[in-house]
Amino acid sequence: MPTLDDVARAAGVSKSTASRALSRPALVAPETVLRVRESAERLGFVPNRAATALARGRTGVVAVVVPTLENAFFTPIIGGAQRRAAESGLQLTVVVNALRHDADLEALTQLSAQVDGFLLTAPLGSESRTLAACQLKPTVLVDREIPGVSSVIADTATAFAAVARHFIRRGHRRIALVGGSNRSWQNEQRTEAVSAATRGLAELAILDPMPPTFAAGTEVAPAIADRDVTAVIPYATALALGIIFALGARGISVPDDMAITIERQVATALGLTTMPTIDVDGPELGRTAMSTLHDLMTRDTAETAARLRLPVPVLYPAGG
Amino acid sequence: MPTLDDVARAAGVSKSTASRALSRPALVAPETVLRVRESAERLGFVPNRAATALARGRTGVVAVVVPTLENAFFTPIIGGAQRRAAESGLQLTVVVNALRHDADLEALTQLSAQVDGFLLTAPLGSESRTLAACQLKPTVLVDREIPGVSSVIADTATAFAAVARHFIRRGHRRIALVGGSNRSWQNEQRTEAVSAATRGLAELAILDPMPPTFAAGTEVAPAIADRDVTAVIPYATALALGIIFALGARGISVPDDMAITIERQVATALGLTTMPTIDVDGPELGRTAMSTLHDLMTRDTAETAARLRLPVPVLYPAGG
DNA sequence: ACCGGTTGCGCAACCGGTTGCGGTGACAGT
DNA sequence: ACTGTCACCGCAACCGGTTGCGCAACCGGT
Repeated sequence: MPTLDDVARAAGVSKSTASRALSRPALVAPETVLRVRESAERLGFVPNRAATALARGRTGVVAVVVPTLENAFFTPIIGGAQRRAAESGLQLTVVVNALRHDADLEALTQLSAQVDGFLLTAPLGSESRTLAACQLKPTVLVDREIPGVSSVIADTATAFAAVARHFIRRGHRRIALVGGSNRSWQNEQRTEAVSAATRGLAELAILDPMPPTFAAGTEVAPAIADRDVTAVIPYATALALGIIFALGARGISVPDDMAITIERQVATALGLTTMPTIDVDGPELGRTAMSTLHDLMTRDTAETAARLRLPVPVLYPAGG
Repeated sequence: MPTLDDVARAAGVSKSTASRALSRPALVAPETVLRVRESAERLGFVPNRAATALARGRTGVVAVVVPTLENAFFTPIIGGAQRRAAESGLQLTVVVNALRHDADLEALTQLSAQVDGFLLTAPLGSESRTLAACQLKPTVLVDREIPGVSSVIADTATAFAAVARHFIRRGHRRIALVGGSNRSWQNEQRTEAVSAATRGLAELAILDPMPPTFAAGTEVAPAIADRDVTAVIPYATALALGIIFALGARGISVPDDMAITIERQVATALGLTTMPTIDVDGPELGRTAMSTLHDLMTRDTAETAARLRLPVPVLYPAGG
């Protein structure tokens, strides 16, 4: 592996000039910059990240912490974050904390020595512990808000409320909401939003917290059937699919006997053209979060925390 | 952040002794080791990875390259690999190459300066280019075999063949195989295995390559119906679900009118107790691959490449 | 008391970039 | 010709661990 010294020698300049030519070209004569770049190119020079990290005191790595990889909700976020990180020359390390919300702080403290920033997606820990973790390094929260910390959330609460209102307009008077972990901030937001939207207009059955899996959907389906509701709002796609399947097995047909809301793309595939659909843009969420984090890391002045709320579009069936 | 110097001072030893006490304790008097460890603990010392990497010439980071995160097949692998990596004190960086099989080599060359090893999952590139990439750093292939390179694969080919034989025993004479990208090594293996298993016993309809999505399943379903087959072997769970849905919409019921094989857990959730199921252990696949890679990285002698083939259990319905 | 062999530790060089500071030469202004 | 400015560049120190080498103390054996 060629080093900066080799490049410098080849270009006939000192190591320091070579360094500046490559990383801060404004400080070097244009013609020299060209020579250095050409040598670097020719030798196939790739700067050693460890050395750069050591000298600069920054690693160029950001950690993305996800509760689990089994929920398909998180992977698009990771993908979007990774693309955005690559654009800024940042590496991305993925950490799965297996929903152990209470072990976050120690692990993150260890990690904080190795990375420049954190992207915490849907952290479940208590507000105080999470806040402590956020103070280790520049941090952006995804799908959770904590006062004083930058965050980016997909506004599914508003979308769910809109769906609930749509169902009410369509005459539904008993609606079920199937949520996730009750330690989840988003889940709380959604429950409140839907409760507010239905209050006085329809009865809302809030079912037990369910993991976002197909199996969980089949498991909760009987409860839905028993509650005698006519519309369901499940919080995750796989869960929704499980529900549709299991209801079908009990002779309850979607959409004929039961209304449901589901991710746009899946609805199209299923031919569920009469149901309202929502459309969370996971990659965009990840990209925005990473972008915000990058700002946070480069900006020296610790200005006020950004609180972004990405709208989640709701599409109503053509019939209005 | 406390440095090794601080720890050494606190323990009343030199920096070099402190370093050895922490990383090669056999070289230091036991009582000294204790003192150093105690000081490190008390100060909350966390070794600076960049410095270690620079001094040792190894980064302690391995890259996991996946074609995409949208296929639920890969995420459990990443999870398993991450857990195993953490056990060995390795960080894991996830790289998504967006199926651009021809851009692998350049990107990996860049990356190779920053990591100690590669886990290439299901690389689609040509054998020669992939082989070139494998020579940059210790590499373990997942779900692809190339002579001379260590690899770990889930033996779905054998499992699929077993399923095909099961279908034949049950009297099926027209079977459809729905595969993925025809650039995929695994896909090729599976196609061959199933072809061999059915040869002379049943007609095999090999359908067009499909992405592993629900939507693709609904798309390919008409072709399945038209081919007049009685059993389907789809290569991905989401795809299978899409097929079941869409067949159902056309009045073809699974399992009454059509046999299908599907992932164990989903089959249970669906109540498909009469269908053979397969059970790929993604986390185990990732863990084994990372384990193999770790061996490769620590072993100095470049011995013969490991070629692991994890069996994929097939469970037949209770009725035999 | 002398000696070869351990054992335990410190000195200082090194990994490969980055950057503060000082030196050099060109050029304009008087 | 003399000096002040400024753009450009090199020297060397530094980031924080790791490790080869050498020194000192201590061991049992003759």
